[in-house]
Amino acid sequence: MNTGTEAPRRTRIQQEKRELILEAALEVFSTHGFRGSTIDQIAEAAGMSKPNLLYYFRRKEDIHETLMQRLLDTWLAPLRELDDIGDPMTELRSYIRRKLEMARDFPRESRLFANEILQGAPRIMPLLAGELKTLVDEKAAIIKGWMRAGKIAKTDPWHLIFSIWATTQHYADFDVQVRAVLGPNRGGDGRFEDAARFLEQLFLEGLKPRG
Amino acid sequence: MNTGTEAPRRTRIQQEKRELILEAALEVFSTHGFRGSTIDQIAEAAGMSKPNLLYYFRRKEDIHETLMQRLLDTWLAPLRELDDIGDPMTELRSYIRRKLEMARDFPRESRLFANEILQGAPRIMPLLAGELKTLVDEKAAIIKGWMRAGKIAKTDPWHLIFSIWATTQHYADFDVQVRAVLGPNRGGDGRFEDAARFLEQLFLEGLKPRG
DNA sequence: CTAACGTTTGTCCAATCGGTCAAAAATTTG
DNA sequence: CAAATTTTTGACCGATTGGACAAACGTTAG
Repeated sequence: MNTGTEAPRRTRIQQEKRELILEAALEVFSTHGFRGSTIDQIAEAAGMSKPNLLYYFRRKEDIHETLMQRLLDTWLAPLRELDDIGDPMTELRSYIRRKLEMARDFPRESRLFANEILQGAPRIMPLLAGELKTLVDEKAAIIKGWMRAGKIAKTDPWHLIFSIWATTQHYADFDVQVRAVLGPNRGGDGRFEDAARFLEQLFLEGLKPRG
Repeated sequence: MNTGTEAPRRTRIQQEKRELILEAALEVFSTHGFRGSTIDQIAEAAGMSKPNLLYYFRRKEDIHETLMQRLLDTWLAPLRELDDIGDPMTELRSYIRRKLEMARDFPRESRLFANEILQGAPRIMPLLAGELKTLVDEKAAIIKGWMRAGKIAKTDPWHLIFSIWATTQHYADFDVQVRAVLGPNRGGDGRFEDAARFLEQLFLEGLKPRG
C-alpha cells in the first residue's frame, strides 16, 4: 500500500483541492485573522461546500497551521540568503530590495504573518523563540563582523534587522493606509519604486544633508 | 436637568462605567481584533454582566467606534506637533522619539489601530483618505521646504513619514516577535532605549561607514 | 414612608459558529 | 460491465454569538 514516500499519500484530486483551499484560506485569514474567519467563508471562496472542505482539512486550525508552515519557509528565505561573501553594503541593499519585493508580490502572506504576531503569536511562539531567533542571531553575527571590519557603521544589528522588516512589510500590512495617504496619483503602481528609492537612501546615508 | 455641557448628559456613574468598559475593550480588541472579540470577553474584563455592558453601549460596534475616535486624536498628536519653527533635524528627531515613546507607553492603542488597518480599515477608511491624508500632505510640505533649503537630504517626504511610523510602531505591534528574537537579556525593558539609539543613527546618518 | 429614576441581572432568542454523519454521486479499479 | 473507493452534499448537532427584555434592585427626592 505504501508508495514509499514519507509524506501522507494523496491522490491527484486531493492535492489540487487542498491547494485550492489553502489559496482561499490565505485570502480570508489574511484579511480577517484566524478567529475572524469562518469555514463557510473559506469554503465559499474555494468554491465548495463546507463539509467538502472539511473532508480535506478536518479542522479549521489544520488549514491555518499548514498555511503558517509554508509561509515561514518562504518568508525567511531572503534573510537566509544574507551571507558575507559579497560586499556588505551591497548585500544589505539587496536584502532590503528582496524584502520589499516580497511585500509587493506576497502581501497576503505578510498580512497573515502580521495578524498572527499582532495577536500574540499563540500558534508560532516556539518557532519565534527557536528557529527564528537562531537565524537572526546568526545573521546579526555576520553584520557585527562587517561593523568590526569597518565596512558599515557601528550600530545594533538586531534593531537594524527589525527596521528592515518594519519598513518593508509596512507596504504590505498597511497598504490601505499607504494608498489612502498617497492618493490616486502617487499611490499607484509606482509606489513600490518610490519606496525602494527612499529606503535605499535612508539605510545608506540617512537624512543628514549631503555636503 | 441639563448641566449646560454639549456632550450627551450622563451621570457620574455612567461616565465611570463607560470608561471602565472602554479600558476593558481596548485590552480585548487590541489582542483579538474586532470580529475575534466577544462582548462576553469585554464584559468579564470590565467586571460586569453582558446585559449591564449593553446598557452603556447598545452595540459592540459602538464600543469599537468610540475607541477608534479617541485613538486617532491622540495617535496623530505627535505628527501634529511637527512644525518648522525649530531646527529641522532636531524636529524630526524628537518626532521619532515621541512616536517611539507612544509605542512603548500605548502599545494596545497601536495594536488596535494596526488591527483595523490590516483588515482593510473598513471602519475608518474615509478618515484615512480625508483627515489623515490632509495632515500628512501638510507636514510633507514642511519637510519638502527643509529639503529645498538644504537643511536635510532630498528624498520623498511621504515615504519618510511612513518609515518613521513603521519603525516605531513595530515595537508595539510586533512586540512579541521583538522580545522573542532579542531573548530574555536584550529583550528586557532596555530594548526601547536600544531602539531609540539605533533609530536616531539610522535616520541621521544611515549605515555608510563614517570616515 | 413612597414615587421616580437609574442600574443590574437572569432569562431568552435567532443567527452563526465549528464540526459530524450517513447517504448520494462520481471516479477508479478489476 | 460491476464492485470498490473516493469525493460531494444535505441535514443536522451542540456551543457560542450579539442582542432584547422584563423584572429586580438600588438610590434619591419629596
